[in-house]
Parts: sequence; C-alpha cells; structure tokens
Amino acid sequence: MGIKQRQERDREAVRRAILDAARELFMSEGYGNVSIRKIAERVEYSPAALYSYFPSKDDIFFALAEDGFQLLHDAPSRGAVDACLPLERIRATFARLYQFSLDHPEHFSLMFVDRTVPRIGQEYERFTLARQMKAQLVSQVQQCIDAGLFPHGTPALVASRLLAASLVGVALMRLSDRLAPGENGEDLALDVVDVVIAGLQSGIRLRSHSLTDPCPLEAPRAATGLHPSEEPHP
Amino acid sequence: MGIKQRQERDREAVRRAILDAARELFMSEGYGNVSIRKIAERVEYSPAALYSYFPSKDDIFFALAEDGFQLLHDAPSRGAVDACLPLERIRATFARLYQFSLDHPEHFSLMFVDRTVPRIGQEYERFTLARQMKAQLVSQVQQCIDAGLFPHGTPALVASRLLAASLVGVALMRLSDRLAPGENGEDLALDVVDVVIAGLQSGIRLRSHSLTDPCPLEAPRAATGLHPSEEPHP
DNA sequence: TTAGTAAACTGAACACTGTTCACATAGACG
DNA sequence: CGTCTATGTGAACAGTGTTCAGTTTACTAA
Repeated sequence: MGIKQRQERDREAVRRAILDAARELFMSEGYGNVSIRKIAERVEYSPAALYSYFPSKDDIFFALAEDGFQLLHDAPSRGAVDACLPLERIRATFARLYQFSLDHPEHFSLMFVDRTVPRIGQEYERFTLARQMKAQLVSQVQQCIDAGLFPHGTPALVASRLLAASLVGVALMRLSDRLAPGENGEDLALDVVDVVIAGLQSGIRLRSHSLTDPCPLEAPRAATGLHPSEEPHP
Repeated sequence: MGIKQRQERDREAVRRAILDAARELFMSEGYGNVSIRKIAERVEYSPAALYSYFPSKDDIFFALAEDGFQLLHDAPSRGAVDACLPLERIRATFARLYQFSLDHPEHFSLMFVDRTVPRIGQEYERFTLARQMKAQLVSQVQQCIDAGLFPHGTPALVASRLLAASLVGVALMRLSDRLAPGENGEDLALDVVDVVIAGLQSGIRLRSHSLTDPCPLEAPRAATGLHPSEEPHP
C-alpha cells in the first residue's frame, strides 16, 4: 500500500538530484554556462525529462533560491546571535549574511542580486523563509529601540531595510569584482553596519515612511524601470 | 587626401550605430534578449559584420558601460553639485547617482552590478571616467574632513566607499524588484546617504585601512569566490 | 496471467543563440 | 586598366531552451 508514497519519494529524490546537479554546475562552470543539457547529462536523464520535474529552467533557479534561504536560515553564526545585547545580535546577523555571501556566492546572487530569473524578483513573496527572517530582523531592531539603543520613534522596518541594503551593497561590490586590490570586503561590510547603526543612533530625521509592514513583509509588484528580464522564449 | 579620414569617420559612424542599436534593444527587449542577430538586423548588416567592429558580444557591452560612465559624467544634477557646503555636494552627488539608476537602469546595471559580462568586472581599471569621478568624490569627502564636518582622521577613501556601496545597495534593491509595494526607493536612497553621513560624523572607529589610494583608484584582480562568469565560447 | 492504463522517459526536431570562415564585392592606388 | 585590400556576406558549426509524438516502464484490474 506504500506504493504511492514510495513513488512520491522517488520523484522527490530525482528532483533533489536535479537541483544538486544544477548547484554543482553553478559552482564549477559559472553562472550562465549551466544548461539543461548539462544538468540532464549529470543526472543521467534526457533533457526532456527535466521538464516533468520543473516547468522551465527558470523554475530550477527559483527552487535553488528557495534552497538558499534555507541555507542562510541554518547557517551557523560566528558572532552571538543569541547574545543578550540586541545591538550585538544585529551585528552578528549581518556578519552572518556577509559570510553567507562569501560561502555561497551563487545562492546569494540568486536571492538578493539576480535580475535574469524573472520569477525570483516577481514572486518574492513566495519565499516564506525570507519573510520570516526579515520579520526576525525587524523585531531585533525594535528591541534596540525599546532598550533605548535607537532613538524612540525610529521606524524599525525602515532601519532594517537601510542596514540590509547597505550590507548587500558591499557584498555586491565584492561579488562583482568592483573592489580595489587592497580593499578588504569583510572590513567594509562590518564598517558599513557599524556606521549605519551609529547613524541611526544619531536620531536624524528619516524621509521613509514606516508603512507598518502591511503584508507580513516584502511583496512583489514594484515598478522597476528596467524591462522585467527575459521571458525564456516568446 | 582626406580619404583615410572619411573612411575612419564612416567606420566610427557604423560603430556608433551598432552601440545605439544595442542600447535601444536593451531598453525595449530586456537584458538577455538582445542578440547579435537582432542588433545586426537593426543596423542592416549581417551578423558576421559586427565582428569586424567588436571582437565579441561582451565587448559591445563593455563599450556600452563606457558610454554609461560618460552619461553619468554628463548627467545634470537636481541638487547643487557646485554648492558651497561640501556635505550638500556629497548629497547631491549620490542623489544624482540614484537618479541615474532610475533613468538608465541598463547602464547602471552594466556599470555597477552586472557579473555576466566578465570584462567589465575584470578590466574595471580601464574605465578612466569612473576613476576620475571616484577621485572627485574622495576629494569631496576630504573637503568635509578639512572643514571639520567629518572627524579629523576619517579615511576619505573608506568613507566614500561606504557611501557608494550603501547607495548602490538601495538602487540594486529597486532594480531587482526587491522592494515591498509601499516602499519608496528614492526616500530610502536619500535616507541611507544621510544615515551613513551621520554615522561617519559620529566618529566611530573603522576597521578598514585607508590604503591611501595606491593606484589612482580602483583596480581589478579581487578574488571573487564566484566563478569569473561565462567565457563566451571556449 | 494477462490486458489495460497512466505515468515516466526518450529521440528528434524547432527555433533560437554566439562565432567562424571561405568567398564575393566594392573602392582606392599604381 | 588591373591589382589589392578592406569590408561585408552566406552558410555553416556547435551550442541553447523547449516541445511532442512515441516508446518504455510500472502499476492496476479482470
């Protein structure tokens, strides 16, 4: 009677094998050099077979990004994420995020940078783990406010966005080879977090409205100005 | 005797036509959907002809990025870049950069984000205008230090990098559709600059060494951790 | 055991892509 | 005029994502 279950298990195993092959090819071959045919060869299926597991190549990337959020979620922290001091927790959170961009550059790129896989940008709200982690960060910032470490009235959501954007900016510079030879990306990353924290503590007036986090977190549908990337084939 | 000159002029005109066609296709068709064949059709040449003007498709992108730096260099400022107050000049510089990311997202992406055109990351030092503008920014920061607006001893180069990385991070979030529906990218961009400025003014100790700007500015060869993107064809 | 059936998988094709190369052609020079 | 060189072409090569008519496989019902 466990036949259906076993079938589903087998199917899930093949699905995982496809994702693993795709991930390994990302590492060794680089980003755009991974093709359906190469993945298929690695898992010893025909290219056409992959289309019964994923509707398109984009969806493989999408699933990999989902994997990435899981990886980040499970990543060990070098600092004290559970520290008593809420400011140290925030520092540790972003140190972990930068370390993640070092350890898993291809995942990081898919999760926070990439524009070539339309679904990732457009269906961002489907990454429930991303929403969860973002909520956690906002609550960490809120605890800083409650503890008087940030001025009363600081919009927690905006503050967390400023921190995240700054760190992603530094990580991106390193990922895209825009650092000068002597520049240390990690130092820059830690510095930018400290500087933004200090700036928030200064209590300057912010333009951004807090928007009190309407839907649990992010959501899609932000006009880009850039063409919504390539549809696979018209 | 002006034959050689006229020939060179003609050649340059075709080169420009190719770049214009490529740029226009970026706007209308999106990023990865522009092909050599489409560019060739638009300029009414055969695909093979383009290869006597550019050694590869990557080099067309590279030339477009060069164009981008020229565009940014010539962009009008909404704020007062020539203002007397050096802090206002910095704010205006980054407001202009963010506006540029709105007006020319594809150029911005090529210049500061893209990893899929290997030459742009790897030969960054060849963008002389980028070096020039960066030097200008560093000198603006230095003027703030000299005027006592930033603490004495602030490393101007590091400060300018922190500012730039933060703003690029916000611009990237908008470009890659990572903003929540209610979020205002422009407000975030202006806020992040103000917050980083305030943080720098707080005088916290920075980890990054100043490195006194060894070669005039940036330079290539920073280990990425990510595969150096796809070579066109092996 | 056998017939039927539904899912899984394949081979071949389609319409693309970047790039190369033997050939044609047009314009400048002696 | 012929020669020669630069410029441009058509066709091809090897690759891409994707689709689909069939075949194979594995399970179900008679």
